[in-house]
Amino acid sequence: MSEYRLPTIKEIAKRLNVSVSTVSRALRDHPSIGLVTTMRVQNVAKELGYEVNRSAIHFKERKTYSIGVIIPNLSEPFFSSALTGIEDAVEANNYNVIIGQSLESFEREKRIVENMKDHRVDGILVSLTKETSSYEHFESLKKYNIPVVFFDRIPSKKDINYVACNLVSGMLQAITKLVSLGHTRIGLINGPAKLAATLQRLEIYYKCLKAHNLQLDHEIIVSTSLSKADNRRAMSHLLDIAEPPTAAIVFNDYVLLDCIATVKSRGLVINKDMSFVSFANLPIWEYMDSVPLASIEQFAYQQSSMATDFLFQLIKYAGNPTGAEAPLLQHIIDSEMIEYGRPEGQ
Amino acid sequence: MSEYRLPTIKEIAKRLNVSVSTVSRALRDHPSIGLVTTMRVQNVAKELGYEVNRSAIHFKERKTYSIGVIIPNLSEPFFSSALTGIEDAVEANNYNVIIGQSLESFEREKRIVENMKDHRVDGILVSLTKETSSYEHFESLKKYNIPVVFFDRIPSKKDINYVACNLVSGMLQAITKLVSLGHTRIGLINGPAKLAATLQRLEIYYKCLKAHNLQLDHEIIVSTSLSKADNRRAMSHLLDIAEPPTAAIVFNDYVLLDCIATVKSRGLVINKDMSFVSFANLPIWEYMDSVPLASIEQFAYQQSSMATDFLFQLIKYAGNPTGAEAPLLQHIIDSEMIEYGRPEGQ
DNA sequence: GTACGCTACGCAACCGTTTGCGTGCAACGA
DNA sequence: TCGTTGCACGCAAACGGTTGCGTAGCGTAC
Repeated sequence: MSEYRLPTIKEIAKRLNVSVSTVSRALRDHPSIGLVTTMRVQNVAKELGYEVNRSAIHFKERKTYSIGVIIPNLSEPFFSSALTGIEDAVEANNYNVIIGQSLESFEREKRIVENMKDHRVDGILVSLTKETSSYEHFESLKKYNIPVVFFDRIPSKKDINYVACNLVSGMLQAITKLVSLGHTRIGLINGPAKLAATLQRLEIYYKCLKAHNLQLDHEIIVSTSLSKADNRRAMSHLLDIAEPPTAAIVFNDYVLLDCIATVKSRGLVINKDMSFVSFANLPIWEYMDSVPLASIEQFAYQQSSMATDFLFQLIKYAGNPTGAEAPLLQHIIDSEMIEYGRPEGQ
Repeated sequence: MSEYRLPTIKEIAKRLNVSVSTVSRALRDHPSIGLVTTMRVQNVAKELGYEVNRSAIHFKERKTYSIGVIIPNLSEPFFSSALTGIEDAVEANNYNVIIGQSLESFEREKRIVENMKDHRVDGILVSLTKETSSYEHFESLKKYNIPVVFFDRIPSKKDINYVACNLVSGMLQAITKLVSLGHTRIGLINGPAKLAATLQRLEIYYKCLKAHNLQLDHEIIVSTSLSKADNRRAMSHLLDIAEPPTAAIVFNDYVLLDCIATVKSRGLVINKDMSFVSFANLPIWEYMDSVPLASIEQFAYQQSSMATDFLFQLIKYAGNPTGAEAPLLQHIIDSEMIEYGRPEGQ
């Protein structure tokens, strides 16, 4: 509680008997201020421990030098590593990161957007909740001139800025591997229809089967709401059909954890009776006894740091009041298969 | 890009031919403004889509209505759940959360503190890095009147605000359970000496052994730097001594994952040849084949939300320029043992 | 001697809101 | 009729810094 008020530009001015404008300019090495004056000002500033009051600048410049990040759930390694990507990319620009976890709740997502809008963040990065299917809350941000970049979980719209991950590349590698191991009946345990990722995975699945001339059988395509119970139900369903698949593509590693438990509870052996390929690349597999043959890495860090770069481009654009519309920034990163499995036991 | 400028209080005033002060008061239902005027102002405000410019208020009030959170690593469930606790507690106060991951780097921690100071956050919540053993960077915040509350990983100092977790309660439960299962030689795989938690665990270990009249044997106390290799080394060391322990307390679940792998690689059976008790309560255990007998829950959410409450108390205190020194806010939460294990196989 | 240009600095407005204090006006009591 | 009171509102300063423009003083060229 020692110093209640920080020194201001005014006090420096008073001390030196110059005007505040001179001090302001001297501190920023403005050429129209003489060298002697500049030095004297800077010395006194240092002596007093002067620091600019950013709030004043924010106020005047109508910027807060902070960006909002809306993410479903930081307890998922994918997102926490995405956040690290954002932090690293933001640091260079001297910005702050305001965080909001939507916790997969659409309502919460809306509230967070509202709050960030109130706080006048300079831009927002978003990965959507599983529930989100309308995007008005983001569109209203245009009025406030707050740019938005989506990453990974992006809206099914065209006129947006985004960075996403192309799963085809990784999936093709994975199916090629499965085929090379002799699998011909490869199932799909997909996510909820709401998610863009679900449709995407389905399309990719079709594409990859076709690429390998494998028979398409709708019986071995199931979907889950991603709840624990439903994951198990989906897996059980696959095992119960007359001619079960010998391998399955699974929506993500979390679903897979449940699938593995289900398979094992039936006394079946992972990677022998049933092989898996999953998405997400959880760091825990190296500790697990039962692992997928492979997981498809979606590069959270790279996605989010590129999205952050996009956002800063848009922020610069928004700053220039050239009437010109900002360009759409869109990019798709290739996924990659990461091998884990030890096929056929051991 | 449609509306470049948001409507201000001035425009409302102009529209109604009243002064800005009247508008300002009317918007906040000030009693000295007539009912009619108040209504007219509020109507026009709604019509224009007026919203207060918080930057102006922040500037005037010298507050940013945001708090900083410095956390080692959000990829640890403990910390991501702590962050959720903070978000929930903050929401009620209409504050924002500015996040900074120190990634266990002391230098990074200092940089983050510096940045948050520049941004004039109203307060800071911290959980220290493993490296942090000097605290000047936090003490300098006093000059700026920015209160700090530590949680979980707290400095070894007396004059600080903190919330921490008392491990004695949980540990006592765990050792009682081990003893009831017949264990008498219980080892300790501890963390690096730098961490306060390490010393704490050691003291608790002593205390609990004594409480059960167990013999203290320094040979079965080892420590690890928390690196994967060192975790395995530590575990191997325990197994290699003449009379190995039949159970061990392990610093945390991450270390335990490595210990389990080490034990199994020797063909030994978890919870039969070697039983474990650990800290942290990772959500993954339910998917694992080999689990500790019990894990000691440290209540990240509760710790962090209480720390947040503390912080808001201090912020209020800092706002009142009563010369009075703020009180020290300190609290310790009891840990609890969570049982997982199925002793003696299955 | 006048006109001009350059250097080095000051003046004042501005960003949007809050708030202490002042004041005109009407009602009221004496 | 005059003084008092209270209501409803306006004035202006303040928060800290930036910036367009104005200008004093000086040197220089004609």
